[in-house]
Parts: sequence; structure tokens; C-alpha cells
Amino acid sequence: MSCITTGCCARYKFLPAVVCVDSRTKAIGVRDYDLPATLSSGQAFRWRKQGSSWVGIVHGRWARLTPSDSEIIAETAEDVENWQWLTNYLQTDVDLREVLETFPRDPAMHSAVAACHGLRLLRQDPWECLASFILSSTKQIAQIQQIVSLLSQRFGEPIVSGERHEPAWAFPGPERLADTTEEALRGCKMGFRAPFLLSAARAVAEGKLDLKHVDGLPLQSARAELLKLKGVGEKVSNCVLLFAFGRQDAFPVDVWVAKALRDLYFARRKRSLKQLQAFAAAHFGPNAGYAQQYLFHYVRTKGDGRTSR
DNA sequence: TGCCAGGTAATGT
DNA sequence: ACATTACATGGC
Repeated sequence: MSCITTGCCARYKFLPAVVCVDSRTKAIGVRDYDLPATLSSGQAFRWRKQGSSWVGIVHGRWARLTPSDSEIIAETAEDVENWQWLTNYLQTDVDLREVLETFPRDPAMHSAVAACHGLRLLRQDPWECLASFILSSTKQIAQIQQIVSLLSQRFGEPIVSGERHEPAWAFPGPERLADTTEEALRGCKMGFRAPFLLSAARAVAEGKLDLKHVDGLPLQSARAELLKLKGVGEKVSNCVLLFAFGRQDAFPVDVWVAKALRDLYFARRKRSLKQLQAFAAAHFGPNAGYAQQYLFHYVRTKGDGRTSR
């Protein structure tokens, strides 16, 4: 199969051909896909770089992704018949050019697109995304990753990981977290966010918040449902709408995007969050959220070769 | 050390 | 309606 032509099974050449993990390896054809930028751009928190590959957990499955010119080589720890859980997550079927076409043609967007060629939006699990971004407030991305890692390790189900890899855990579901205590959650270093996560987990576990239902609602109604949760405001709700529900017009404004908007569109003059959101809603078009990710990654990674955090 | 981090809720004007 | 502040924790 594809893995023979790509040579991705080279490390298995000592095994009988039939074992050649066809069902654990897949070459996903891609165009305009910068996997490292996408996986490190602060939308998902379970990926770590390992050489030229990226190891992470998607929907409770261990995965190792290796980018090349025209493909992403995916390896899993268990046999896979249908790879849709991964291709849907990576959104490899999205034609990026069609998205970029809708961006406003202004100098700022032009610079951001030129600097972040191939940056993509993922389609994440709603609960994991919601929980992760409840934990994200006033935390650096590296710290969010640490918290999510601890949380998974302590409360998630152990899952099969690849050969010679560290043990791995699924992200804990709302039922499991609803069954913990605030103190146990604080043990994962999430500080004052612990009661927020706990109450969100209970809301979902008890059916007060039905994420499947939210998925089917119009944008405003869906946002209103998310905003009922403690610890979920405009920014976090927009992240969930954008990164999990695929609402590409949802536009999260965090400190970085606020800085990008002020620097690039308002000559560094002060503007309130409300003003920035109103501008964004009017300016960036139907894929405003996608444009937002370009601005975010652009301002975070440019900057004279120093820490891109 | 002091400042800041993919914010939000509570409180004060 | 808008401005300020507390909130845990850790990187730099």
C-alpha cells in the first residue's frame, strides 16, 4: 500500500510483509499544509515534537505524524480500518486556497498569510476543547500543555501507545472529571480554574449542557449556551466554536490577537475589547476565525528570532 | 525580581 | 455600560 512506496515502514522491514502495518500506517495526501505550525499554534495542547515527527492523542488514539512535501504519514498504535477520525481532525480535505480567497486584501493579512503558509485549523473534540480552553485563561501555552497532560495522566483512560513510546492517556471525559474534587483538580496545577472545570464537567455529565445539541445551533445561540458555564467568556466560547464546532466566523480575541489588531489596524492606539471584536466581525469575512489564527501565529512567531514560546 | 500568560467573575464607578 | 482587581502557577 502507500507505505511501501513512501518507505515509511522501513523500520519494520525485518518483519514479515504481512505485518507491515498497513492498517497502522497511512499516507495522507495534503497540499498547503504546515503540520508543525498547525500543531504548535495554540489550538490543541496534546502534541509534542519528536524529531521531525509529532506525537499526540486524538479521540483517545495515540498517533505519530510525520510531514513531508505532499503527505502526512500517520502511524497509530492499533489497527485502523477507517481513518476518518484523523482526517477529520486534521481537516485535510479542506482546500486552503478557497479559505484564503475570502480573507480581506489588506497589507496586514497579506503579511500574515505570507508568513504562515499552510497554517490550518483543526477540528477537535468539543469536550476536550472546551475543557482545555477553560484551563487556558492567563496561562502560557506551555503551561496549558502541562496541565492538560497532568489531567490526562491522572484521570484519563490508559491507551496503547506506539513501540518504545511513553505510556499515554486519553483526555478524561466529563463524567470522569465530574466525579473528582476541586482539590484533586488543583493538584493538576490549574489553580483557580479548578472549580470552573469541575462545574463544566458536571454540567455536561448531567446533561445540562448537551454539546451535540450545541453543535446544531446557530452561532449566536451556540455561544449563548457555552457562556452559561462558569469560567467561559467571549474568548473561550469563541475558541470552542472555532476549534471544535468548525464555526469559522467565530473570532477569539486574546492578548495576542488584540495586540495584532491594534498594531496592524489601529496604529497601536488603544481600543477596547468590544471595539476590536466589532471591527473583526465587520472586517474579516466568513472565515474570520481562520484569519484570526493567521494573525495569532504571525504575531507570536515573528519577532527577532527570540523565544516564540 | 517583577512582569506576563490564547480570561473571567466580581466589584466599583 | 465601562474600568479595575483578584485569581494560581510558572516561564522568562
